[in-house]
Amino acid sequence: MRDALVAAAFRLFLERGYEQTTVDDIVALAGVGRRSFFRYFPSKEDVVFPDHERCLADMTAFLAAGSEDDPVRRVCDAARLVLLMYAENPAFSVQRYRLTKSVPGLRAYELSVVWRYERALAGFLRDRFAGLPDGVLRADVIAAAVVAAHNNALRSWLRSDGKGDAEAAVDHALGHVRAAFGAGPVAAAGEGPGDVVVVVSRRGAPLWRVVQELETALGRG
Amino acid sequence: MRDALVAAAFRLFLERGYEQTTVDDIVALAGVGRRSFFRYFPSKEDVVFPDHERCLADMTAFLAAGSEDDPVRRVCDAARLVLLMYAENPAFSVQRYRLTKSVPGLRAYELSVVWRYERALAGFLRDRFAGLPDGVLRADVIAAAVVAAHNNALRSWLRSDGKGDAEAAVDHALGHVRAAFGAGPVAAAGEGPGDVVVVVSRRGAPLWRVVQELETALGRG
DNA sequence: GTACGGCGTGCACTGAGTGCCATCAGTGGC
DNA sequence: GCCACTGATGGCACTCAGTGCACGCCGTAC
Repeated sequence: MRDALVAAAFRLFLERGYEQTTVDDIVALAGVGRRSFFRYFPSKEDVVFPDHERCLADMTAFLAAGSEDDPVRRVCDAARLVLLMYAENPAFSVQRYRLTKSVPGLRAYELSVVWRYERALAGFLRDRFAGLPDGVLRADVIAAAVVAAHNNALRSWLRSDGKGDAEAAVDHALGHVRAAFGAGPVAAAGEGPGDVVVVVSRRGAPLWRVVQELETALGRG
Repeated sequence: MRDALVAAAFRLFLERGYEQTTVDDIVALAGVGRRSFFRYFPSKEDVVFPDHERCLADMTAFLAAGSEDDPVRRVCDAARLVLLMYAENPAFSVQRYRLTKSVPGLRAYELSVVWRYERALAGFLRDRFAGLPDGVLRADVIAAAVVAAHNNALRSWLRSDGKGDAEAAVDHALGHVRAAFGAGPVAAAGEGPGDVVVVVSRRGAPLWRVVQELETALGRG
Protein backbone atom coordinates (compact mmCIF):
# COMPACT_ATOMS: atom_id res chain seq x y z
CA MET A 1 0.00 0.00 0.00
CA ARG A 2 2.81 2.40 0.93
CA ASP A 3 4.68 1.37 -2.18
CA ALA A 4 1.59 1.69 -4.32
CA LEU A 5 1.06 5.22 -3.07
CA VAL A 6 4.68 6.18 -3.68
CA ALA A 7 4.57 4.73 -7.19
CA ALA A 8 1.34 6.49 -8.07
CA ALA A 9 2.57 9.74 -6.59
CA PHE A 10 5.83 9.76 -8.50
CA ARG A 11 4.16 8.84 -11.74
CA LEU A 12 1.86 11.83 -11.42
CA PHE A 13 4.57 14.16 -10.12
CA LEU A 14 6.76 13.43 -13.13
CA GLU A 15 3.84 13.59 -15.50
CA ARG A 16 2.26 16.87 -14.49
CA GLY A 17 4.39 18.30 -11.70
CA TYR A 18 4.23 18.21 -7.93
CA GLU A 19 1.99 21.17 -7.29
CA GLN A 20 -0.34 20.28 -10.13
CA THR A 21 -0.96 16.92 -8.49
CA THR A 22 -3.46 16.77 -5.65
CA VAL A 23 -3.64 14.08 -3.03
CA ASP A 24 -6.99 13.13 -4.53
CA ASP A 25 -5.28 12.43 -7.84
CA ILE A 26 -2.77 10.16 -6.13
CA VAL A 27 -5.27 8.11 -4.20
CA ALA A 28 -7.50 7.85 -7.27
CA LEU A 29 -4.63 6.39 -9.29
CA ALA A 30 -3.56 4.09 -6.48
CA GLY A 31 -7.14 3.03 -5.95
CA VAL A 32 -7.24 3.71 -2.23
CA GLY A 33 -9.14 6.07 0.00
CA ARG A 34 -7.93 9.59 0.55
CA ARG A 35 -7.86 9.10 4.31
CA SER A 36 -5.49 6.18 3.95
CA PHE A 37 -2.90 8.36 2.27
CA PHE A 38 -2.54 10.43 5.41
CA ARG A 39 -2.28 7.31 7.49
CA TYR A 40 0.93 6.33 5.71
CA PHE A 41 2.31 9.80 5.08
CA PRO A 42 1.71 12.64 7.49
CA SER A 43 1.90 15.13 4.63
CA LYS A 44 2.00 15.25 0.88
CA GLU A 45 5.71 16.05 1.03
CA ASP A 46 6.52 12.91 2.97
CA VAL A 47 5.63 10.68 0.05
CA VAL A 48 8.65 12.11 -1.78
CA PHE A 49 11.03 10.94 0.94
CA PRO A 50 9.64 7.55 1.91
CA ASP A 51 12.91 6.06 3.19
CA HIS A 52 14.55 8.88 5.12
CA GLU A 53 12.88 7.96 8.35
CA ARG A 54 14.43 4.53 8.23
CA CYS A 55 17.80 5.91 7.19
CA LEU A 56 17.79 8.37 10.05
CA ALA A 57 17.09 5.53 12.45
CA ASP A 58 19.95 3.56 10.91
CA MET A 59 22.30 6.47 11.37
CA THR A 60 21.27 6.97 14.98
CA ALA A 61 21.82 3.30 15.66
CA PHE A 62 25.18 3.35 13.92
CA LEU A 63 26.35 6.27 16.01
CA ALA A 64 25.02 4.80 19.22
CA ALA A 65 26.56 1.42 18.56
CA GLY A 66 30.21 1.67 17.73
CA SER A 67 32.88 3.73 19.32
CA GLU A 68 36.02 4.58 17.49
CA ASP A 69 39.04 6.55 18.52
CA ASP A 70 38.38 9.32 16.02
CA PRO A 71 34.87 10.74 16.34
CA VAL A 72 35.26 12.73 13.13
CA ARG A 73 35.92 9.56 11.19
CA ARG A 74 32.94 7.95 12.81
CA VAL A 75 30.70 10.81 11.80
CA CYS A 76 31.99 10.67 8.24
CA ASP A 77 31.18 6.97 8.15
CA ALA A 78 27.70 7.72 9.42
CA ALA A 79 27.20 10.24 6.63
CA ARG A 80 28.11 7.56 4.13
CA LEU A 81 25.00 5.66 5.20
CA VAL A 82 22.90 8.33 3.57
CA LEU A 83 24.80 7.94 0.35
CA LEU A 84 24.20 4.21 0.46
CA MET A 85 20.47 4.80 0.72
CA TYR A 86 20.55 6.99 -2.35
CA ALA A 87 22.73 4.52 -4.21
CA GLU A 88 20.35 1.67 -3.46
CA ASN A 89 17.98 3.02 -6.06
CA PRO A 90 19.78 5.44 -8.37
CA ALA A 91 16.93 5.93 -10.83
CA PHE A 92 14.51 6.86 -8.07
CA SER A 93 17.06 9.12 -6.42
CA VAL A 94 17.75 11.01 -9.63
CA GLN A 95 14.04 11.52 -10.27
CA ARG A 96 13.56 12.78 -6.76
CA TYR A 97 16.53 15.08 -7.08
CA ARG A 98 15.06 16.74 -10.16
CA LEU A 99 11.78 17.10 -8.34
CA THR A 100 13.19 18.63 -5.17
CA LYS A 101 15.45 20.91 -7.17
CA SER A 102 12.54 22.47 -9.02
CA VAL A 103 9.87 22.61 -6.31
CA PRO A 104 10.61 25.14 -3.54
CA GLY A 105 8.30 23.43 -1.10
CA LEU A 106 10.11 20.14 -1.48
CA ARG A 107 13.47 21.83 -1.18
CA ALA A 108 12.36 23.30 2.13
CA TYR A 109 11.17 19.92 3.28
CA GLU A 110 14.46 18.33 2.30
CA LEU A 111 16.28 20.93 4.35
CA SER A 112 14.40 19.84 7.43
CA VAL A 113 15.32 16.23 6.71
CA VAL A 114 18.99 17.12 6.27
CA TRP A 115 18.79 19.14 9.46
CA ARG A 116 17.78 16.06 11.39
CA TYR A 117 20.77 14.15 10.04
CA GLU A 118 23.00 17.03 10.97
CA ARG A 119 21.61 17.16 14.48
CA ALA A 120 22.24 13.44 14.90
CA LEU A 121 25.87 13.88 13.89
CA ALA A 122 26.28 16.99 16.01
CA GLY A 123 24.76 15.24 19.00
CA PHE A 124 27.27 12.44 18.72
CA LEU A 125 30.15 14.87 18.47
CA ARG A 126 28.83 16.97 21.35
CA ASP A 127 29.00 13.91 23.56
CA ARG A 128 32.49 13.12 22.44
CA PHE A 129 33.70 16.66 22.85
CA ALA A 130 31.96 17.19 26.16
CA GLY A 131 34.24 19.02 28.53
CA LEU A 132 36.61 20.18 25.84
CA PRO A 133 36.81 23.92 25.38
CA ASP A 134 34.25 25.00 22.79
CA GLY A 135 33.23 21.39 22.40
CA VAL A 136 29.67 22.21 21.42
CA LEU A 137 30.79 24.76 18.88
CA ARG A 138 33.26 22.35 17.36
CA ALA A 139 30.66 19.63 17.22
CA ASP A 140 28.19 21.85 15.39
CA VAL A 141 30.74 23.16 12.94
CA ILE A 142 32.16 19.76 12.11
CA ALA A 143 28.70 18.26 11.67
CA ALA A 144 27.75 21.08 9.32
CA ALA A 145 30.95 20.64 7.34
CA VAL A 146 30.47 16.89 7.04
CA VAL A 147 26.90 17.33 5.83
CA ALA A 148 27.92 20.02 3.36
CA ALA A 149 30.73 17.90 1.94
CA HIS A 150 28.52 14.85 1.70
CA ASN A 151 25.74 16.77 0.00
CA ASN A 152 28.13 18.40 -2.40
CA ALA A 153 29.35 15.02 -3.61
CA LEU A 154 25.91 13.49 -3.55
CA ARG A 155 24.42 16.26 -5.61
CA SER A 156 27.07 16.16 -8.29
CA TRP A 157 26.52 12.44 -8.54
CA LEU A 158 22.78 13.01 -8.87
CA ARG A 159 23.32 15.73 -11.44
CA SER A 160 25.26 13.25 -13.54
CA ASP A 161 22.22 10.94 -13.58
CA GLY A 162 23.80 8.48 -11.19
CA LYS A 163 26.73 7.75 -13.47
CA GLY A 164 30.17 7.73 -11.93
CA ASP A 165 31.45 6.53 -8.61
CA ALA A 166 29.40 8.14 -5.88
CA GLU A 167 31.32 6.50 -3.07
CA ALA A 168 34.63 7.75 -4.35
CA ALA A 169 33.24 11.26 -4.69
CA VAL A 170 31.90 11.26 -1.16
CA ASP A 171 35.12 9.82 0.20
CA HIS A 172 37.05 12.52 -1.55
CA ALA A 173 34.77 15.26 -0.22
CA LEU A 174 34.81 13.95 3.32
CA GLY A 175 38.58 13.65 3.04
CA HIS A 176 38.71 17.43 2.81
CA VAL A 177 36.74 17.80 5.99
CA ARG A 178 38.88 15.34 7.83
CA ALA A 179 41.95 17.13 6.60
CA ALA A 180 40.60 20.37 8.01
CA PHE A 181 39.22 19.05 11.26
CA GLY A 182 40.36 15.51 11.75
CA ALA A 183 44.01 15.38 10.87
CA GLY A 184 45.68 17.00 13.79
CA PRO A 185 49.15 16.59 15.12
CA VAL A 186 51.41 14.10 13.50
CA ALA A 187 52.25 12.58 16.84
CA ALA A 188 51.71 13.11 20.52
CA ALA A 189 53.82 11.15 22.92
CA GLY A 190 52.77 11.42 26.51
CA GLU A 191 51.86 7.96 27.58
CA GLY A 192 55.14 7.15 29.27
CA PRO A 193 55.91 7.47 32.94
CA GLY A 194 57.86 10.68 32.56
CA ASP A 195 56.56 14.13 33.26
CA VAL A 196 57.28 15.59 29.82
CA VAL A 197 54.93 15.59 26.83
CA VAL A 198 56.08 16.18 23.29
CA VAL A 199 53.69 17.15 20.54
CA VAL A 200 54.72 17.35 16.90
CA SER A 201 52.39 19.17 14.57
CA ARG A 202 52.38 20.54 11.08
CA ARG A 203 51.99 24.26 10.67
CA GLY A 204 48.44 24.94 9.57
CA ALA A 205 47.01 21.96 11.37
CA PRO A 206 43.73 22.85 13.07
CA LEU A 207 44.33 24.12 16.54
CA TRP A 208 41.39 22.27 18.05
CA ARG A 209 42.76 18.98 16.96
CA VAL A 210 46.15 19.81 18.39
CA VAL A 211 44.60 20.81 21.67
CA GLN A 212 42.55 17.66 21.77
CA GLU A 213 45.66 15.56 21.24
CA LEU A 214 47.45 17.58 23.88
CA GLU A 215 44.72 17.05 26.40
CA THR A 216 44.81 13.35 25.81
CA ALA A 217 48.57 13.30 26.13
CA LEU A 218 48.45 15.41 29.27
CA GLY A 219 45.97 13.02 30.76
CA ARG A 220 42.91 15.24 30.71
CA GLY A 221 40.87 13.49 28.04
CA MET B 1 0.38 48.30 7.93
CA ARG B 2 3.19 45.73 7.78
CA ASP B 3 4.26 46.71 11.27
CA ALA B 4 0.71 46.60 12.54
CA LEU B 5 0.31 43.08 11.21
CA VAL B 6 3.59 41.93 12.74
CA ALA B 7 2.69 43.45 16.09
CA ALA B 8 -0.77 41.90 16.11
CA ALA B 9 0.60 38.54 15.01
CA PHE B 10 3.26 38.37 17.72
CA ARG B 11 0.87 39.46 20.39
CA LEU B 12 -1.43 36.60 19.52
CA PHE B 13 1.37 34.09 18.97
CA LEU B 14 2.76 34.74 22.42
CA GLU B 15 -0.69 34.81 23.96
CA ARG B 16 -2.14 31.60 22.60
CA GLY B 17 0.54 29.99 20.43
CA TYR B 18 1.36 30.03 16.77
CA GLU B 19 -0.81 27.19 15.58
CA GLN B 20 -3.73 28.27 17.72
CA THR B 21 -3.73 31.63 15.98
CA THR B 22 -5.40 31.90 12.59
CA VAL B 23 -4.74 34.53 10.00
CA ASP B 24 -8.29 35.70 10.57
CA ASP B 25 -7.43 36.36 14.21
CA ILE B 26 -4.45 38.44 13.20
CA VAL B 27 -6.24 40.60 10.66
CA ALA B 28 -9.16 41.06 13.05
CA LEU B 29 -6.82 42.38 15.74
CA ALA B 30 -4.92 44.53 13.28
CA GLY B 31 -8.18 45.83 11.84
CA VAL B 32 -7.36 45.07 8.22
CA GLY B 33 -8.76 42.79 5.58
CA ARG B 34 -7.65 39.20 5.36
CA ARG B 35 -6.59 39.64 1.76
CA SER B 36 -4.18 42.41 2.73
CA PHE B 37 -2.28 40.07 5.04
CA PHE B 38 -1.27 37.90 2.13
CA ARG B 39 -0.29 40.97 0.16
CA TYR B 40 2.39 41.78 2.68
CA PHE B 41 3.35 38.26 3.68
CA PRO B 42 3.19 35.43 1.20
CA SER B 43 2.50 32.98 4.01
CA LYS B 44 1.64 32.94 7.67
CA GLU B 45 5.21 31.93 8.47
CA ASP B 46 6.67 35.00 6.81
CA VAL B 47 5.19 37.31 9.40
CA VAL B 48 7.55 35.73 11.94
CA PHE B 49 10.62 36.72 9.91
CA PRO B 50 9.69 40.15 8.63
CA ASP B 51 13.25 41.46 8.24
CA HIS B 52 15.15 38.55 6.77
CA GLU B 53 14.41 39.52 3.21
CA ARG B 54 16.03 42.87 3.73
CA CYS B 55 18.95 41.32 5.60
CA LEU B 56 19.52 38.85 2.82
CA ALA B 57 19.59 41.69 0.33
CA ASP B 58 22.07 43.54 2.54
CA MET B 59 24.31 40.50 2.67
CA THR B 60 24.17 40.02 -1.08
CA ALA B 61 25.06 43.65 -1.59
CA PHE B 62 27.86 43.46 0.93
CA LEU B 63 29.37 40.46 -0.81
CA ALA B 64 28.95 41.96 -4.25
CA ALA B 65 30.42 45.28 -3.22
CA GLY B 66 33.75 44.92 -1.54
CA SER B 67 36.59 42.65 -2.41
CA GLU B 68 39.16 41.65 0.12
CA ASP B 69 42.22 39.48 -0.14
CA ASP B 70 40.83 36.80 2.14
CA PRO B 71 37.44 35.56 0.96
CA VAL B 72 36.93 33.59 4.16
CA ARG B 73 37.27 36.73 6.22
CA ARG B 74 34.85 38.48 3.90
CA VAL B 75 32.30 35.73 4.33
CA CYS B 76 32.67 35.85 8.10
CA ASP B 77 32.05 39.57 8.02
CA ALA B 78 28.97 38.99 5.90
CA ALA B 79 27.67 36.53 8.47
CA ARG B 80 28.07 39.19 11.13
CA LEU B 81 25.44 41.24 9.33
CA VAL B 82 22.85 38.69 10.38
CA LEU B 83 23.90 39.00 13.97
CA LEU B 84 23.56 42.76 13.73
CA MET B 85 19.99 42.37 12.53
CA TYR B 86 19.18 40.20 15.53
CA ALA B 87 20.98 42.56 17.87
CA GLU B 88 19.02 45.54 16.56
CA ASN B 89 15.99 44.34 18.47
CA PRO B 90 17.02 41.85 21.16
CA ALA B 91 13.61 41.54 22.81
CA PHE B 92 11.92 40.72 19.53
CA SER B 93 14.68 38.30 18.57
CA VAL B 94 14.44 36.42 21.84
CA GLN B 95 10.67 36.13 21.53
CA ARG B 96 11.00 34.85 18.00
CA TYR B 97 13.68 32.38 19.05
CA ARG B 98 11.38 30.86 21.65
CA LEU B 99 8.65 30.66 19.07
CA THR B 100 10.71 29.00 16.36
CA LYS B 101 12.26 26.62 18.85
CA SER B 102 8.92 25.24 19.89
CA VAL B 103 7.01 25.22 16.61
CA PRO B 104 8.27 22.63 14.11
CA GLY B 105 6.75 24.44 11.16
CA LEU B 106 8.59 27.62 12.01
CA ARG B 107 11.83 25.74 12.55
CA ALA B 108 11.51 24.30 9.07
CA TYR B 109 10.83 27.73 7.67
CA GLU B 110 13.84 29.14 9.45
CA LEU B 111 15.98 26.43 7.91
CA SER B 112 14.99 27.58 4.46
CA VAL B 113 15.89 31.15 5.39
CA VAL B 114 19.27 30.06 6.73
CA TRP B 115 19.77 28.04 3.60
CA ARG B 116 19.44 31.16 1.48
CA TYR B 117 22.09 32.92 3.55
CA GLU B 118 24.34 29.92 3.19
CA ARG B 119 23.85 29.84 -0.57
CA ALA B 120 24.74 33.52 -0.78
CA LEU B 121 27.99 32.88 1.09
CA ALA B 122 28.74 29.75 -0.87
CA GLY B 123 28.09 31.54 -4.16
CA PHE B 124 30.60 34.23 -3.23
CA LEU B 125 33.20 31.65 -2.29
CA ARG B 126 32.54 29.60 -5.41
CA ASP B 127 33.39 32.63 -7.51
CA ARG B 128 36.54 33.27 -5.55
CA PHE B 129 37.63 29.65 -5.66
CA ALA B 130 36.75 29.18 -9.32
CA GLY B 131 39.48 27.26 -11.04
CA LEU B 132 41.03 25.98 -7.84
CA PRO B 133 40.89 22.22 -7.38
CA ASP B 134 37.73 21.31 -5.49
CA GLY B 135 36.86 24.97 -5.37
CA VAL B 136 33.12 24.33 -5.29
CA LEU B 137 33.41 21.73 -2.57
CA ARG B 138 35.59 23.99 -0.50
CA ALA B 139 33.19 26.88 -0.95
CA ASP B 140 30.21 24.82 0.18
CA VAL B 141 31.99 23.39 3.20
CA ILE B 142 33.32 26.72 4.38
CA ALA B 143 29.95 28.39 3.93
CA ALA B 144 28.30 25.65 5.96
CA ALA B 145 30.93 25.94 8.68
CA VAL B 146 30.57 29.70 8.87
CA VAL B 147 26.81 29.46 9.15
CA ALA B 148 27.04 26.75 11.79
CA ALA B 149 29.51 28.72 13.87
CA HIS B 150 27.48 31.89 13.57
CA ASN B 151 24.26 30.14 14.50
CA ASN B 152 25.90 28.41 17.43
CA ALA B 153 26.96 31.71 18.90
CA LEU B 154 23.73 33.44 18.00
CA ARG B 155 21.62 30.75 19.62
CA SER B 156 23.54 30.74 22.87
CA TRP B 157 23.13 34.50 22.98
CA LEU B 158 19.39 34.13 22.36
CA ARG B 159 19.14 31.42 24.99
CA SER B 160 20.62 33.82 27.50
CA ASP B 161 17.79 36.29 26.76
CA GLY B 162 20.05 38.62 24.85
CA LYS B 163 22.36 39.22 27.79
CA GLY B 164 26.06 39.03 27.15
CA ASP B 165 28.21 40.15 24.29
CA ALA B 166 26.81 38.60 21.13
CA GLU B 167 29.45 40.14 18.90
CA ALA B 168 32.27 38.71 20.94
CA ALA B 169 30.67 35.28 20.93
CA VAL B 170 30.24 35.31 17.17
CA ASP B 171 33.76 36.59 16.65
CA HIS B 172 35.06 33.79 18.82
CA ALA B 173 33.07 31.17 16.95
CA LEU B 174 34.03 32.47 13.55
CA GLY B 175 37.62 32.61 14.70
CA HIS B 176 37.58 28.85 14.99
CA VAL B 177 36.35 28.50 11.44
CA ARG B 178 38.98 30.86 10.16
CA ALA B 179 41.58 28.92 12.08
CA ALA B 180 40.50 25.75 10.35
CA PHE B 181 39.96 27.11 6.86
CA GLY B 182 41.52 30.53 6.71
CA ALA B 183 44.95 29.21 5.86
CA GLY B 184 44.41 27.52 2.55
CA PRO B 185 45.27 23.95 1.78
CA VAL B 186 48.55 24.91 0.19
CA ALA B 187 49.75 26.63 3.31
CA ALA B 188 48.39 23.86 5.50
CA ALA B 189 50.30 21.24 3.57
CA GLY B 190 53.42 23.05 4.53
CA GLU B 191 56.54 23.38 2.49
CA GLY B 192 60.06 24.22 3.34
CA PRO B 193 62.05 23.20 6.35
CA GLY B 194 60.00 25.09 8.91
CA ASP B 195 56.65 23.35 8.58
CA VAL B 196 56.90 21.19 11.64
CA VAL B 197 56.36 22.46 15.13
CA VAL B 198 57.49 20.70 18.24
CA VAL B 199 55.99 21.56 21.58
CA VAL B 200 57.31 20.27 24.82
CA SER B 201 55.29 20.59 27.96
CA ARG B 202 55.35 19.31 31.49
CA ARG B 203 52.52 17.20 32.69
CA GLY B 204 50.37 19.26 34.95
CA ALA B 205 51.17 22.51 33.22
CA PRO B 206 48.12 24.76 32.89
CA LEU B 207 46.38 23.99 29.64
CA TRP B 208 45.81 27.59 28.66
CA ARG B 209 49.53 28.20 28.89
CA VAL B 210 50.24 25.25 26.62
CA VAL B 211 47.66 26.44 24.11
CA GLN B 212 49.13 29.90 24.20
CA GLU B 213 52.52 28.46 23.43
CA LEU B 214 51.05 26.34 20.66
CA GLU B 215 49.32 29.26 19.03
CA THR B 216 52.51 31.21 18.97
CA ALA B 217 54.45 28.26 17.60
CA LEU B 218 51.88 27.57 14.92
CA GLY B 219 51.90 31.18 13.90
CA ARG B 220 48.38 32.09 14.91
CA GLY B 221 48.64 34.83 17.40
C1' DG C 1 -22.10 -16.93 17.39
C1' DT C 2 -20.03 -13.06 19.58
C1' DA C 3 -16.73 -9.83 21.16
C1' DC C 4 -12.69 -7.36 19.93
C1' DG C 5 -8.80 -4.93 17.80
C1' DG C 6 -6.62 -3.30 13.70
C1' DC C 7 -7.08 -1.44 9.23
C1' DG C 8 -9.21 0.96 5.55
C1' DT C 9 -12.84 4.39 4.21
C1' DG C 10 -16.30 8.16 3.75
C1' DC C 11 -17.72 12.56 5.51
C1' DA C 12 -17.59 16.89 7.27
C1' DC C 13 -14.83 20.47 8.94
C1' DT C 14 -10.88 23.91 9.67
C1' DG C 15 -7.66 26.88 7.86
C1' DA C 16 -4.01 28.47 4.49
C1' DG C 17 -3.51 30.45 0.23
C1' DT C 18 -5.36 32.33 -4.49
C1' DG C 19 -7.97 34.62 -8.26
C1' DC C 20 -11.19 37.92 -9.36
C1' DC C 21 -13.61 41.90 -9.00
C1' DA C 22 -15.46 46.05 -6.52
C1' DT C 23 -14.17 50.04 -3.99
C1' DC C 24 -11.87 54.13 -2.97
C1' DA C 25 -8.24 57.63 -2.54
C1' DG C 26 -4.96 60.30 -4.87
C1' DT C 27 -3.29 62.39 -9.17
C1' DG C 28 -2.81 64.51 -13.53
C1' DG C 29 -5.04 66.21 -17.83
C1' DC C 30 -8.70 68.79 -20.00
C1' DG D 1 -15.60 70.55 -12.14
C1' DC D 2 -15.11 66.30 -14.61
C1' DC D 3 -12.80 62.32 -16.28
C1' DA D 4 -9.43 58.75 -16.84
C1' DC D 5 -5.81 56.24 -14.58
C1' DT D 6 -3.29 53.99 -10.98
C1' DG D 7 -2.38 51.65 -6.78
C1' DA D 8 -3.73 50.07 -2.40
C1' DT D 9 -7.39 47.69 -0.01
C1' DG D 10 -11.34 44.74 0.94
C1' DG D 11 -14.76 41.13 0.09
C1' DC D 12 -16.04 36.74 -1.82
C1' DA D 13 -15.74 32.34 -3.43
C1' DC D 14 -12.85 28.67 -4.43
C1' DT D 15 -9.08 24.89 -4.11
C1' DC D 16 -6.68 21.89 -1.44
C1' DA D 17 -3.95 20.00 2.59
C1' DG D 18 -4.74 18.04 6.78
C1' DT D 19 -7.78 16.28 10.89
C1' DG D 20 -11.42 14.24 13.84
C1' DC D 21 -14.96 11.02 13.94
C1' DA D 22 -17.58 7.29 13.11
C1' DC D 23 -18.67 3.37 10.27
C1' DG D 24 -17.74 -0.99 8.05
C1' DC D 25 -14.80 -4.95 7.11
C1' DC D 26 -12.11 -8.84 8.45
C1' DG D 27 -9.36 -12.09 11.05
C1' DT D 28 -8.79 -13.91 15.69
C1' DA D 29 -9.98 -15.36 20.35
C1' DC D 30 -13.27 -17.20 23.41
